[in-house]
Amino acid sequence: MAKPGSKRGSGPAGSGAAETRAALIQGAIDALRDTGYAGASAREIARRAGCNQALIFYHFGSVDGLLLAALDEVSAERLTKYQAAVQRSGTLSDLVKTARSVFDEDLDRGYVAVLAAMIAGAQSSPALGAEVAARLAPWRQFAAESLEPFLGSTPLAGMIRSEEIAHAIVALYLGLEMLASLDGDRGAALALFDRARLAASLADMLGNGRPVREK
Amino acid sequence: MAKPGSKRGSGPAGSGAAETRAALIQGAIDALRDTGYAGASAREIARRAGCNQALIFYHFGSVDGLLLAALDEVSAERLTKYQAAVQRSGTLSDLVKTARSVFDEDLDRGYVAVLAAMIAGAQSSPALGAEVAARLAPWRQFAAESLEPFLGSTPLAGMIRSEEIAHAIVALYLGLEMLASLDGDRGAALALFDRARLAASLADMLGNGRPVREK
DNA sequence: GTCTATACTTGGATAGAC
DNA sequence: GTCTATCCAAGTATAGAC
Repeated sequence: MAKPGSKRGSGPAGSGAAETRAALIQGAIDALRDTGYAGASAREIARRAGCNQALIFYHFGSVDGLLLAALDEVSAERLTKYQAAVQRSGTLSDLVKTARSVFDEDLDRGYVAVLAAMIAGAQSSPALGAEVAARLAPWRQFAAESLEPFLGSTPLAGMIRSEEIAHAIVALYLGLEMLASLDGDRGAALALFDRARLAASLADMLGNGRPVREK
Repeated sequence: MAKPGSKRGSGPAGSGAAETRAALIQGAIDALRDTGYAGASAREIARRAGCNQALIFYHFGSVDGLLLAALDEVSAERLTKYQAAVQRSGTLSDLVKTARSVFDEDLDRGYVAVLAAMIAGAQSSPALGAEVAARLAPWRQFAAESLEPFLGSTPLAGMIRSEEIAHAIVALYLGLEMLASLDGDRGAALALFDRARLAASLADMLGNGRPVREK
């Protein structure tokens, strides 16, 4: 055995090309979460990944290339992870409850932090901005699809376009994450979800009461 | 005449110490708005201010010191600028209308962009984070005070604490700014204000209809 | 108070050995 | 595919002339 792996004591576990790429992506996610775009330098990321700084340019071409790969990873992972849970929510109250736990885990894993940092960092270069904007699509879509069934069953359906609310939800999500990371306290955000759930229960009762989906 | 001003053709108008400080602060605001925290370097700011890079350290001690001074300036300026307008709003619908134009002007002047960039940049150092957090207070307070009279007059007053809504408003505001700057299009955000105004009109009618303040 | 010049550090990126 | 070594650009910050 011991075919491709070179000689290295430390560094990414397994030590194949795929493992190195994965380690770099995880290092990029960690760096973005902990130090923001400004602190996510090639050297800092490589240190966290336990490998060499030059590998970033070998595998991803540039630092921004790696950061975008990290954003791809995060977007894809959270999408597949949560969409089942969201589609299992039968009432609006259920949905808010799910959203609360999704938000909580997003913050733990640093998913939203990565997105926020990349949007902020995108200001430094128009090219990066376009790439980040393209990668925001799954987040918008996730929000819109989550809401769709609930809007469809209310009299509001004609008045409100789901993309509009989705836009607001994503914005609120981003803003709450930024404030939480600044304060080092997500309590205010979680309290807000609790209020929203209360309001959602009320809306459920005022509506026909029938869940959108049976459990 | 020609007392204190040294010899300089370009550079800040007037060329006294106060003018230089003002020019640097404006340069910092512009740089933060256009290129984000990562792009707001001493050299870039000095270039925009039309003066020397060393002056930043003379007047503000460090780049972060200048950026915080810029945030102070922005926070104070928008507060004095808008609070009269907000307190002139008699109905919830009026308030939303005012908020829309405030948002629009905030985006034009780059006020929210500066705040968002500083919050994002604050991730790179805990010390900076504390300073930024302290300077967020006026924004929270402005939002809370704007809402207070309206919550007080509804049955919701007991259910909802104004600081909670203020937190949500600030978060939403931040998020909308980030999305708008990413897309280079504030249309989605403005459309949202229009929806909110519709809802506010409804709320005004459902309530007693009496404005909180007479015009 | 402002400028020039410069010391020092960090970051992006590449060349070449292994 | 990974590492070491290195180049170069850009950044923060200071010293000293004016």
